[in-house]
Amino acid sequence: MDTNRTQARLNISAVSPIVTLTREELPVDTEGLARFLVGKSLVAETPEGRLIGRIVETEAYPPGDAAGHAFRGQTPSNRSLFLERGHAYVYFTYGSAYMLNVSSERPGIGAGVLLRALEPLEGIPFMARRRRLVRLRDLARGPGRLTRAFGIDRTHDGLDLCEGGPLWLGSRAGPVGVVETSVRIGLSQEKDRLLRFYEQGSPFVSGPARLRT
DNA sequence: AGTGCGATTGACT
DNA sequence: GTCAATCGCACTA
Repeated sequence: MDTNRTQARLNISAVSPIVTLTREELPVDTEGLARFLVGKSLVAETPEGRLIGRIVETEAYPPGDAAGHAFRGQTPSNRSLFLERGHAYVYFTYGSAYMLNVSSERPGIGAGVLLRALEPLEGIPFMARRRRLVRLRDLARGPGRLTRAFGIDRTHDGLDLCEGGPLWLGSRAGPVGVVETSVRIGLSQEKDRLLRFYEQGSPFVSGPARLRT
């Protein structure tokens, strides 16, 4: 028996193929995009290697939303939210956390989808090295944690996530669980709108327990 | 130029 | 469960 050949086959089956999401596949409306992205993948091409995480939690910040960063109009720091859908908007907050959004809607409309949690799939040792803790469950559970694990910062702001560059959105074969809805986390305005989407029962989802089942 | 405040996290009781 | 650290940005003067 050819051990190498067997090993290669096993590796291929262990990591199912991943393809780039095209812009045409992305729903134009923010809420639809937020729901659509649950179960898709985020891929980062880093110097150490490829990182893949399965998106298990998102939040929509649609046009006109008082809680959205685009609400008071376009500024130098939020301009990426106004790009055509599928571009990265990276924001820095609380003096410590970067957050990754996918721009939505038509060009010139300020709106986006916040990626809040990933299920680590590939490159886990590299993610663990960037984070200080070891528990797999906590590697990318939270918007600031996932950018930390993936090495995402303001240099990624404005990147086209449908181009297959250093950061891109992908789709893999495999089942997607039930997508549940809830209020968004950590807001002082528009806090009653059901614009958070997550995979029901996933241990990789963030937030208080009552917002995870 | 000064001020207030987060789409959070990690440490601690 | 509670709580403080931390800093870029928008806003006021």
